[in-house]
Amino acid sequence: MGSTARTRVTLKDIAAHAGVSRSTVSLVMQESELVAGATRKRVQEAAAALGYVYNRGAATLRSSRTATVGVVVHDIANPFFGALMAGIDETLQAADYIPFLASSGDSLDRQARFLARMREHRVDALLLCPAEETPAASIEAIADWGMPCIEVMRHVGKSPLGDYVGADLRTGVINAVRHLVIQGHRRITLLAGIADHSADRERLAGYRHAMHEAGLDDLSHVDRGPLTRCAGRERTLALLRGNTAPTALICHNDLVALGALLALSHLGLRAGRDCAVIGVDDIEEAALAEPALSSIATHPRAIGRNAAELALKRIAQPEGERQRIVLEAPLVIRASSRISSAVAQEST
Amino acid sequence: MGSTARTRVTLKDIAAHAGVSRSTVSLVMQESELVAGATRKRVQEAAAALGYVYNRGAATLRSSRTATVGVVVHDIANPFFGALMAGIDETLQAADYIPFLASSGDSLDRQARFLARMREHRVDALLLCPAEETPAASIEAIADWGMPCIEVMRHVGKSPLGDYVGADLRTGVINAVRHLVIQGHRRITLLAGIADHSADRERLAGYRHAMHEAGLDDLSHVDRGPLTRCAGRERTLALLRGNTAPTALICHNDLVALGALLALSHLGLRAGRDCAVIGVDDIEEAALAEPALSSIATHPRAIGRNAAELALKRIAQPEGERQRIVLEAPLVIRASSRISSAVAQEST
DNA sequence: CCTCGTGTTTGGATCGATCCAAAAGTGTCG
DNA sequence: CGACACTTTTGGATCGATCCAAACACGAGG
Repeated sequence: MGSTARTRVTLKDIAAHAGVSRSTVSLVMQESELVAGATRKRVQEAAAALGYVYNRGAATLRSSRTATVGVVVHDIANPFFGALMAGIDETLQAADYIPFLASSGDSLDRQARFLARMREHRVDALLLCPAEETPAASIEAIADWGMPCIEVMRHVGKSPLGDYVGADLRTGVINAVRHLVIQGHRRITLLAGIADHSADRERLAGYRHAMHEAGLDDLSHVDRGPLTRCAGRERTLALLRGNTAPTALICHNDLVALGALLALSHLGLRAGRDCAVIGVDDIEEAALAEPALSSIATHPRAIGRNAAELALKRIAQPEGERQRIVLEAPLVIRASSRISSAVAQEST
Repeated sequence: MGSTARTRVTLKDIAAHAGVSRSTVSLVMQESELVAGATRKRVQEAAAALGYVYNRGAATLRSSRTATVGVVVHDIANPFFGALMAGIDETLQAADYIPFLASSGDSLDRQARFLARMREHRVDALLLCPAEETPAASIEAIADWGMPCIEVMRHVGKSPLGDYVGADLRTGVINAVRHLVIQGHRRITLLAGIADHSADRERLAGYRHAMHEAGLDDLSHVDRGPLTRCAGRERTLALLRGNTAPTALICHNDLVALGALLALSHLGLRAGRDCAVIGVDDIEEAALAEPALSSIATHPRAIGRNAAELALKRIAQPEGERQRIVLEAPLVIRASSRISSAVAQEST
């Protein structure tokens, strides 16, 4: 209750108070099995009595373990990464680890600065959604520093160099195309991003594969542009104005897809009936849009949890075999991609 | 380029390589003005040549400054806090500080655990959106630890105990009510949350004040309930079904307001013409909703920036006078609160 | 009684920086 | 040339924990 002495309490003080050595106190703090039950109790009581606060910095100096993890995302203001971070946070908290967070804004420069800082702080591991154009050499450099690094959602190079956690967007997009084909769609356009990173390539690969499978190679059309809601609206308006307008759209993410819905309603068309729209991520808003938006669910929170778990595992065994965890990305079908006139079938 | 020796490079190694003492190297690393230009250059070159990495942990042990800041929000998956965090991150990055992040989920227990951890890590300051029901004693305890703490968006107790950064929601809501009254609305309902925290009380105070000012005390109505989009929809449906249905709604946040828009369109009513709706936060989505949503703009990113700046200032002068920064929360009027039949006036 | 093994405890040495008071270097001026 | 002021550099001591080899306690077995 009462505030304790102004002077800092250290292991030495509680050792004196409990009548043992510093080493023993240290062992108690580390929850070691070596120390006898009675002693442990005495030390813990002394620590509580003196209002001791563990100094993790001092411990780090000697042991070079920090109980921290660095997390780099492109933009923490993006709800997708917010949910990802929530999953990471949840898992780390349970293990008494703490995340440092930085937004790279997809800038290589800011990413590099942050990585340097993380190295100075000697985080135990790194969870990295690499900024666009990150060279493979950067990832190798991190490994060279002896810092475990988990790539999340995106990976540099053809296939992940080391540990990786992401969603199976390729299969997700394949399922989306098949679903559309079954409903009779043939002109199916992919609204992709401009940048060429792994997550983008996966969607594209799935799209190409499924269009080919359906014998629709010559009707394939990939539209590239910015990935905001606004852009989604504009891009859709432009596409529908063309003389070979698509009857179905698969959008890079839900924001773009929601923009597409705006465009349709602006033109007095009904999504689902007049033009099918499918997004990616299944953000909360998707289910509540009007009409409800079909989406390929990437479950960011689960990805975050898995990534954090893998990081903890890698900290425990740095030389263990590298893992590549790819979570399912199931297609959630809602009104925006159903021809059926039974509209407004939202769940309450 | 090539990987350096496996053995760790320390100040001592650089000192030997550059032919100076450890102390001098340390001064260079701290960017001190004391050291001569030529020496500084020699040391920097030696550091680069040896691939030196500053060990912040070791520095902390001696100097008890960590260049870190702890941030606690309720839910990082909420876009509002995402934007807030983006502002914080931005400002801290510029000052070479790094944030630890934790979501409390409005749980006192998780908040307490995180605070304890922050104390062990000896962060230089704390940015805290206090969880509901946080006792004033907790905030005092933090100050007692000698850790600067900035309350953000919410504060415990009647008025902030120490430093505080938030938005002027009281004035924002007053402006909203006045705007509605001018348009002829009289039955104006406030859709509030269930919890009783400062940010909630401020909205309520503004509402009461403005309704009284307009002589509408007896028509005042505060509806309390959960604050999700879904809940916003349901609550609005319930309200409009009543026999004294409101003609205007001021919602606790934009999510609730967007839910209200869904409810109106579900009933075949047009927001703005049939029932006015105003939200709080002015999230990106507000401008793009159909019809566009009027909102009291809280500018989370700016709040984040201000909070981080104040934290840096407080670190520099711990005993400086406490500040209470309240940012304007201007009303952004869009179609959802305009009677005028000039609809679909969105900016392109 | 001595040896041995098992379970606990301990005293330096150490991690890698910063702090501080004092020493060394440099130049100016009477 | 020496005193003086000013700039630059330096060598311990220190921060508060962990690590490790060695010491200690104690009961069992020969």
